[in-house]
Amino acid sequence: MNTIKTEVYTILEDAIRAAVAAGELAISEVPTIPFSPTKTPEHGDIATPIALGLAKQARMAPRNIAEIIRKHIDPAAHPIIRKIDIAGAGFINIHLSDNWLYDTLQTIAAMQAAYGSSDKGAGKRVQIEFVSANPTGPLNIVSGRAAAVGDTLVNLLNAVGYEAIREFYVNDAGGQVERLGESIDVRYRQVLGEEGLEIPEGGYQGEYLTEFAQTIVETDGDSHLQLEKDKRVALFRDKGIAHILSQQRASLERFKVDFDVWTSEQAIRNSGKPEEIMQTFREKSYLYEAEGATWFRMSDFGDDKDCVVIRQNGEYTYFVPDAAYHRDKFDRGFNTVIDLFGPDHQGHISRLKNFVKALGLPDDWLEISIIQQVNLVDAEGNRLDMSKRRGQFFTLDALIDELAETVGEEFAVDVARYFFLMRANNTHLDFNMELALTHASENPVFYIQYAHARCCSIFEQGGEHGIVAKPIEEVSLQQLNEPIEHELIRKLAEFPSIVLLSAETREAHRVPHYLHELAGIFHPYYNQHRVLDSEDLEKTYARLILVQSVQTVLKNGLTLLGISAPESM
RNA sequence: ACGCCUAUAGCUCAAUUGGAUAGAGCAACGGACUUCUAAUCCGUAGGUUGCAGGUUCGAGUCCUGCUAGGCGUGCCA
Repeated sequence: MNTIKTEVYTILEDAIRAAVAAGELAISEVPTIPFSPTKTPEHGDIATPIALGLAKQARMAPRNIAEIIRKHIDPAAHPIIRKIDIAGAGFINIHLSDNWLYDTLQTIAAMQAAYGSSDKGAGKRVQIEFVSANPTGPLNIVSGRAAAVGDTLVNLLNAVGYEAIREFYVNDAGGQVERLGESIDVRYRQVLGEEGLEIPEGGYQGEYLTEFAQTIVETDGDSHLQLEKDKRVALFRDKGIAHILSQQRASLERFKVDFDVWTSEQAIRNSGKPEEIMQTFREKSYLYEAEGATWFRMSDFGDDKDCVVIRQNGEYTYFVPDAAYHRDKFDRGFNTVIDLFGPDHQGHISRLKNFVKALGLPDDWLEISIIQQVNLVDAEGNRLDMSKRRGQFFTLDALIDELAETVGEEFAVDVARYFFLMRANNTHLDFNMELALTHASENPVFYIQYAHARCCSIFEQGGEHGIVAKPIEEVSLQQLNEPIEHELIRKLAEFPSIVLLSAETREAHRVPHYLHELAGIFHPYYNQHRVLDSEDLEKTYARLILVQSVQTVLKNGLTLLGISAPESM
């Protein structure tokens, strides 16, 4: 499709040039020619509103301009063009010959698992940092959404020629993990019978820390009580981080997300980078002392107030290691860095970008998207209050457990990933538990997977009757002449541009929608037209090629989403 | 108070980034299994795109002002 678009583009461009040369069109230069999507076959295969865009400059009615452009295209010289219509306000609708549809099938057959991919990214290196949950508790469902989105974006970017990696930033330093240590200390002593203790302000109340404290008591007994409190809290902090981190890793593994790099905040703090960037800031006079702390002139960058970078107690606030971390990312040679933040980090976006600017890094080098919150809802859209049901916040594991009870473990991850991916990142996501648990076609995941399974089933059935798909060169593709077959192929042809657009706009949700649409054409086709027909083998072989193509695209799409493509259901 | 995000069918969301008649899925109603898997299909119904202006050939999309909701504005991360 892309090469065909390029070809048509050139034809149109030449036609406009010719019209200008002939003095029929008074414009100074040929603008970029936009293509508008064709919503119905009546509008042809490729359409452009270019005549509308030129109307003002040329001081002519759009339809007249369109006529002039058409006049300068010689249909005989371009066999891929079947006919050109002018419609509506002056749209130029180009109908291609059926051969381009068959070319699409050739391309799919040739590329197989690579169909949909391209080299647009030219090997540019991209890092996506996501999840990066504090090691203070289990991953929640928003982290799950971020995991699904980040993982898929990396897949998409790699598919279109970037070299993208997944990275997790472990916040294993600072006040929050201190409070983790203190919280575990309280639970530990409570398990050993001490009374009147309370989880400190800002600490972690969750049941999971009591369970963890119990395992410490089981293995170490009360031996830690002999330590001074500071040392004991530090010990518990480190034990807690290691424990919770391993749980988070296990959850992610179950969710089929495999990070390439785990970076420790503590390691960044120890690397000397924070001191380096502070030196840079100091040299640029971005810092000043006040009220016993060191401040950064954030207001110079348009923020409404400055912020503290070194506290009264001499410690860095999280800004410093975070800025140092991004300096480190840049030093590692990434052309683009994408951070996916949780909904509670909105205030951090402009500041982090300002720090990056203060470090002298390019403006567009860092992209930050917010992955908005997730609500679990019932079929009527009423919010399910998980805290009442579980006595704690809803975790990713608990969600998958609940899904697995009904749809089975192997589909639970598929369903969760699909539901997390089906919405644009910056919108709140209502996770319809009832629909997710539906073991039927209403569930969009199964609808798509079932389409794939049906494709597989056709080949299995064919095999049993001695009908095996032939190589595409030996098949008469002209047999594919039903309107719905053409519609299917048109849809298949869209796939590469969907992948490219999703990758470049970082909007993964387009892929699930696309797959649902593709399945939505395949299922009716399956019902209306028999593929295997021993009375008409020529048609059967042609249709088998089409089914193979659908199967390939469904599988490629699902793979990008990290969702399985079952061969039977 | 300020900042960011959101507002589209009863519900949840799309709309190829300014293009043609705004599309899907749930939910509702009526039909189709001697058939390559009914986890499917066919049909019916559903809209002043929150409100008011503006920009232009053309606005769900861009600008301004309202209204409603979510989140964010700590020497927490």
